[in-house]
Amino acid sequence: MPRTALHDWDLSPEEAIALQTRLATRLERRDRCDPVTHVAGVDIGFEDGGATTRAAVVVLRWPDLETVEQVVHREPTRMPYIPGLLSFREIPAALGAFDKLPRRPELVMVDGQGIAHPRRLGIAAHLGLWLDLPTLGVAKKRLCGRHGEVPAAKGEWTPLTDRRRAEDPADVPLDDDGRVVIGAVLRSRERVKPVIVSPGHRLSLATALEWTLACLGRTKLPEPTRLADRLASRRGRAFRDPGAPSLL
DNA sequence: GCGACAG
DNA sequence: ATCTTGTCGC
Repeated sequence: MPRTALHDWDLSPEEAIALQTRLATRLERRDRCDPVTHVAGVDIGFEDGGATTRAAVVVLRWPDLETVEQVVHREPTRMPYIPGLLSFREIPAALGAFDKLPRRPELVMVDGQGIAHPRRLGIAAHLGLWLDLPTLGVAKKRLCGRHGEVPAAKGEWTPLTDRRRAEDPADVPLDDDGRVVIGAVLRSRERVKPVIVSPGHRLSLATALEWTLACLGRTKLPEPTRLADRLASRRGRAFRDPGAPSLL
């Protein structure tokens, strides 16, 4: 993916949809990863009532999951949120954060969908193409597709399927009903609402699930995404005002 | 035509 | 996503 002009992000909804359709065909759906020594988590938050976009990237060392890098990048928000076009709103800022990283991680986990998207190009897939890195999406909610009930035990999952679309490769595996498996609804924590896991670029669903499970801590969200989420929304211990009056 | 709809 | 207070539970 050539990192060319800014105008790649300032498109009309119609143009953006056309671009997604084209880019989706360039996704690599098989594993192509270098040995992983660092996993990154990405998420975006907003300030000033949405006027400022705040991107956060947290890099965790593998396999101990210690945070070794943490960067934040802020810039003016340039596009509204439109379901299905999230990447055009959030990726520019995410790239700004990646530029501040001293080194590239071998795997990137994104808060949002991978190919579990109407045109198979959720933010994780789009970012993966742009960075040319293996990516996967871990979303808190479903954008498209349907699924059955998810077993109650941690680690269990149910396939998320969708009708075939033009963007799907000619050789996509189909389930018994002729539907495309675009992700998995994973019970990452018992008694808690499951998360939606889907591969982005250069990764298979099976591998995306393995990494998600391998990065789980005590909460339902895997550590890379959870930490990036806190940093982007400036929550969590490291971001409380040190001088704030104690409640105790 | 009527819902659904990542963050 | 963000705006918001207290509250239930490990």
